[in-house]
Amino acid sequence: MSTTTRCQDCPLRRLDCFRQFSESELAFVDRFKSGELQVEAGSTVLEQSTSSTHVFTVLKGIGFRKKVLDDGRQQILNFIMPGDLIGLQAALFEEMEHSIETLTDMTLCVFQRADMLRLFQDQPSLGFTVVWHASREERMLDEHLVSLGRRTARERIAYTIVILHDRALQLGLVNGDGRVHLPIRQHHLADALGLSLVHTNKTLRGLSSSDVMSWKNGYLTVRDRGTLCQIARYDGSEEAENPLI
Amino acid sequence: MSTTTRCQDCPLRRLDCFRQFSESELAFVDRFKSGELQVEAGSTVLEQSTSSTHVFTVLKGIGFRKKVLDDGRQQILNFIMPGDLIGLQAALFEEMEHSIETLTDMTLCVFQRADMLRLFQDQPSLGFTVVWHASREERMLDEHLVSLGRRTARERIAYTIVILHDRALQLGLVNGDGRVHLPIRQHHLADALGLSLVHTNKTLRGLSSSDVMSWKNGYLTVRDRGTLCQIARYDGSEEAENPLI
DNA sequence: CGAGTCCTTGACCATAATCAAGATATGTGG
DNA sequence: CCACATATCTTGATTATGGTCAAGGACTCG
Repeated sequence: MSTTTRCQDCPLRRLDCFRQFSESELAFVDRFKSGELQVEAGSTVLEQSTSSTHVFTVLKGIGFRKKVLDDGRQQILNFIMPGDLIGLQAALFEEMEHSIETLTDMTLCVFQRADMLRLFQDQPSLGFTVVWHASREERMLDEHLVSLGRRTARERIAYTIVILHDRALQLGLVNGDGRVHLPIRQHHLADALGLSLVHTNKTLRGLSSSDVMSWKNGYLTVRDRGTLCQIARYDGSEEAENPLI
Repeated sequence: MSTTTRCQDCPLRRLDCFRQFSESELAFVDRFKSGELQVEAGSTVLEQSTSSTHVFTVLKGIGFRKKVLDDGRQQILNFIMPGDLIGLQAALFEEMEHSIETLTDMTLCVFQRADMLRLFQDQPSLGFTVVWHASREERMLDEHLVSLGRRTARERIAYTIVILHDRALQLGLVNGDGRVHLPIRQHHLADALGLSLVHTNKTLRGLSSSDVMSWKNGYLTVRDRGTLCQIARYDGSEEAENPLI
């Protein structure tokens, strides 16, 4: 295993979208961190119906959370990007009710579930930050629920593209032309949006033709964010800063 | 305003589904609680796009969280029952991204947003409990997302009925015949499930005819939970105990 | 009794699912 | 380098789930 990144040197902290931590917070997190996990693209980090004694934060790479029904139907709940906190459910409940899979190679910072209470005791402000993360994820799920419940296929796709692109932008993953490497396949998109693969493809085709965006060979380009937001009926105001753990 | 309930005397604490608190936790919460809010059935507690300086817990009554799109389409995100913690987003972000409305008269315990950090500092175990609540709500949203994305109308309705009934059962709101007062109208169900009112009605009719359940005049009766779970493709294991705040 | 809310049902329509097949890549072993 | 296999994307034809429109019934309440 390669040498691990010290939290004080975490490259994510340099990004504008993460708040500055105090010395004591940083020192605590660095001690709290018990290692790093390298995971290959296309593998399962956490499995539905199993339990786990770890909590992770994403240092690098992207993935997604999903649930499967016993007859095989599956639903992607949300996509996971650097800075995200994952596996909190595993730390609080007996059993995971979702799986986590990777889309690219990922690097995860590993924390022990057993240390969580100590985090709350020793660094209340970090405890608060954990709630912040849980609450932000809930907001994303809320909006996703609106998509699945009330948006048409075209609107859903436009919304999801805006969200993914915005997050990538915040993280500095987008180049000057609005292009970002996102190896999300059409079947992933279909599973996230509650659509069939075929209909996802046709709708995506429709959006691409109007030249507001393109998504080819794992590269997403957004050319006209405003129009996409309009199509999606999404008010699209930008996010404030995130407290990284 | 009527006299408020002291946390030490909270009727919810007597229920099996809530964990016992220590003396010091109870004393803290009681001081933390700044009052009680009585809200009539059919009113709005928190409004989308506004901000709020309060967090609430539900002492009595039921309601729901919803989001509206600017063209009027609306989506109910989840139903709210006694013991739930609400308005956490308002405490952490500038603006609410959802509204909260009541279905029955409700009594809410009021806490000041500004006191939240103190809660984390003085009572880390309660801070942990806040995360627990956020995480449990996330789980419910996850499963709801599976419903909207991958379940048919019939499955969705069966699932929702099981969930609502289970929660009511835990809270001791169900009488011996499996009957509970739930003044959720068909249009609420439709808005929660991403269905039209008409189709909700027809599907509900279909389920009622098979005698596993009935929902009339605001009273829901579940006669055969197992069959409903099967219809819903829901594994339906029961919940463990909840830490009330 | 009229007005409002909620529930119910039938007829028709549309969005998206399913089925089927082919096109484009990419990679592998011979 | 080719033959073959696999994954991904694309498109057309057909079907079905659920939406929309319209209207009437049941009940409550002032």
